Amino acid sequence: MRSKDYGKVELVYEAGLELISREGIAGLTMKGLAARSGVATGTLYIYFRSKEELFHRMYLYYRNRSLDRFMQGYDPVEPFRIGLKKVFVNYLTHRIEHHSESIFLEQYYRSPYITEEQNALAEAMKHPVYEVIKRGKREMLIKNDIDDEMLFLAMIGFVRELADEHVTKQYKMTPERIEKAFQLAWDMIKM
Amino acid sequence: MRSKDYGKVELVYEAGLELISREGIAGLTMKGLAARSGVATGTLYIYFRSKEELFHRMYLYYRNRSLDRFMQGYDPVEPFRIGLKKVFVNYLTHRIEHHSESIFLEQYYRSPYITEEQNALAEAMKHPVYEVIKRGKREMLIKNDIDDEMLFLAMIGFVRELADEHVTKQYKMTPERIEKAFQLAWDMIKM
Amino acid sequence: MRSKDYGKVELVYEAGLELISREGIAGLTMKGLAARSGVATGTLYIYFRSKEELFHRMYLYYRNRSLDRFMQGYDPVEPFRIGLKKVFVNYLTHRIEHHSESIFLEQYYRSPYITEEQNALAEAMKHPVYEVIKRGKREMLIKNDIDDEMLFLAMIGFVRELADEHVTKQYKMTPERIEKAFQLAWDMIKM
Amino acid sequence: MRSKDYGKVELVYEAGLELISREGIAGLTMKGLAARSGVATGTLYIYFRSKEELFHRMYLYYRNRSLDRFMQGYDPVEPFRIGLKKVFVNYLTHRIEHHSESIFLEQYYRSPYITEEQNALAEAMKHPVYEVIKRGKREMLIKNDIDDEMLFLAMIGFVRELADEHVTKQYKMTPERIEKAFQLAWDMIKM
DNA sequence: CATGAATGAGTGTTCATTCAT
DNA sequence: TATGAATGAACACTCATTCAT
Repeated sequence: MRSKDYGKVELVYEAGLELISREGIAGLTMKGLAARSGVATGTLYIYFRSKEELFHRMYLYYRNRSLDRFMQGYDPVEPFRIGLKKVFVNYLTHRIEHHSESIFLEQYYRSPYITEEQNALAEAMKHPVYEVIKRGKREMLIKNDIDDEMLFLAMIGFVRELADEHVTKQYKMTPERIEKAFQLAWDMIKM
Repeated sequence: MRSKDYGKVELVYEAGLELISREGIAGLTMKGLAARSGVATGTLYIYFRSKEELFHRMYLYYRNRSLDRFMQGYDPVEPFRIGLKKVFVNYLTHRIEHHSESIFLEQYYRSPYITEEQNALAEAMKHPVYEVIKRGKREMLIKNDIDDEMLFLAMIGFVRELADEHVTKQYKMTPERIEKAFQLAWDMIKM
Repeated sequence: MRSKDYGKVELVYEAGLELISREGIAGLTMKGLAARSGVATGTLYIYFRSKEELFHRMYLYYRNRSLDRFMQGYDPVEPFRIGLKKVFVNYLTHRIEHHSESIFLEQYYRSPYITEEQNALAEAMKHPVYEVIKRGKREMLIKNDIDDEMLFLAMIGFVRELADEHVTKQYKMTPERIEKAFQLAWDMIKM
Repeated sequence: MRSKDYGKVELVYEAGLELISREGIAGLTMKGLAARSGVATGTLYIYFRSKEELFHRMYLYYRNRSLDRFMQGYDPVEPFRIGLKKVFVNYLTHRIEHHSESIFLEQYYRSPYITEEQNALAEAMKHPVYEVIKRGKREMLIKNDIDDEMLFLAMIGFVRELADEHVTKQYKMTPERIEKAFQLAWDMIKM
């Protein structure tokens, strides 16, 4: 059962996300955050020792939620290409539907708030995808002479641009375009 | 009378870049900027009417410099693949060697400082690359059934990730890796 | 939670009056005002949105207090000359005892802070006195061939000079002088 | 012959008057003054050691000009009432036609810029008028039992209000009104 | 625990004054 | 002499944080 207080913290996170996506990480003030989440400024300091801690915990919260979504529905029993596509689409969908989370994670990442420790944690986000790539190599389906990193970066960068374009510009993702995009990616990495 | 020293403006831009790349766009204060560029705060207001104008002009300055670098050495007389690779490497090199410029352009783009007008200007950065893509299609070398936009995004996203990884992580670009990266990109888009 | 202390607002007004009467309206700085009224600068902005609003509200406050004092003790049942003298003395006393209020009202009136709307409000200060003048005409006691305005200005200007002289110079008002001053005014306007 | 430099100083005075009458004494900045008078800020500091000195000298300049105008055309050979009226009208005309000078003199008088010494100088402005009053008493035309000061204040205050009303409000002085105003004043002081 | 008034250091900007030309 | 770029202290105002209730 979700405790009352836990719910309040989530409310604050969501309000924070909204303010940040509208005005950037610098646009978040404790007063504004309090107003939007319907609590008093003093109350924020009961749940978070400081603005810094608020950001830290917010980062962990959304990083984990993102991670969960990436591998959703992935089943190692299904054929590799099916699984890879699932991850590809998961990432794209996540970044479109939860765009403000992505924006926050990236802005936080380049802010004075991030710590070394958290920097390391960010790496963990890649692990599950790396596993899928390794499997593709084992199954002799994707290029063996290319680093895992490079393959990862090629795919992730593509998806990222597609999603950002969808959210902020006229170029919208449709099922057909998703199909073509994945085909492009496949052509790139396939053996 | 001392005459206005417009070299000072570039000094200010560079100091701004440094502060922003270290602390994010919110980390740039007029006092800090003055200190780092070795002038008094009041002096900044001789050259820029406000912090907002400073950002606007800084944006234009670095956007133009970036644009110039992208097409450097591109010669339409050379074969298409040679030309495309030049653009690919230009972009990668630019983003590595002038990483803080890229960071600034992106942070500014998501800040409350950007105006509609400038938003439109940003689009212009893509034009030259689009032209190259169109040529590839005319020469029947790259896939005809894929939007220019998608091809552009796939390549740009890849390069972007490679460069950021190079600058902020352990994964460094070497001539061999650049070769392989371009080969991957080529496999993706070639007919 | 501490509740807003509106007594604090009056403290601020008084501190403002003191600073203005000493250094002119330009001599009032928010920092100085905070120091003199014993609060932090930030606190001023809890009670007033801006320096401009502070002045606006301060103006209304002192204008109303002044107005109240002008007609104090005036009773239409008493004979006209008694009533007129009461108003005359009220105005003189007010301007002597609350000289800094008068100074503020006048300085504000000539400052860039005043608005059209408030300009109109200032006119209201004259109304009660005009009524007294009209009564004198009806009772055939004061000159009928002179505008109300001119009669008003003659009396008000005289009182004003007397009070300012009393406060800032050696020429002090005494009961005898007040008597003589009113007699002079009476000689001027009587039929 | 007026030297070139002296002309520049006067230009500065006039520009100052204009700025002050528009925005109050606090609205005068050295930069604005330089702009309006068509010189550089640095040049102002060749002619005036500081803003304070500028005000001091400006005050003396306009005080003297005012003084000159008050007694203009007064001829002790003419009958007393004629002479008194001339002074009355001179003062009224001066304050209407050179209203911004009057505003400056008064604002300066209540500013942190005025010195004790200048305060004393201000008194001198009254002397010529006092002489006229004394003559009226000698000629047994005006009340003997009233102080010179009080008679002076009554007249000056009246004129002042009339002029200010004329300049800033709808109530305009006309030859007829001037006639009536002087008659009122005469009724007040006459024996 | 919850509130929002209170705090004062810090922000962007202005301004009297100085100084190199 | 004349210029206006350069300076830095001071201004109005904001904001993370504390504290009385």
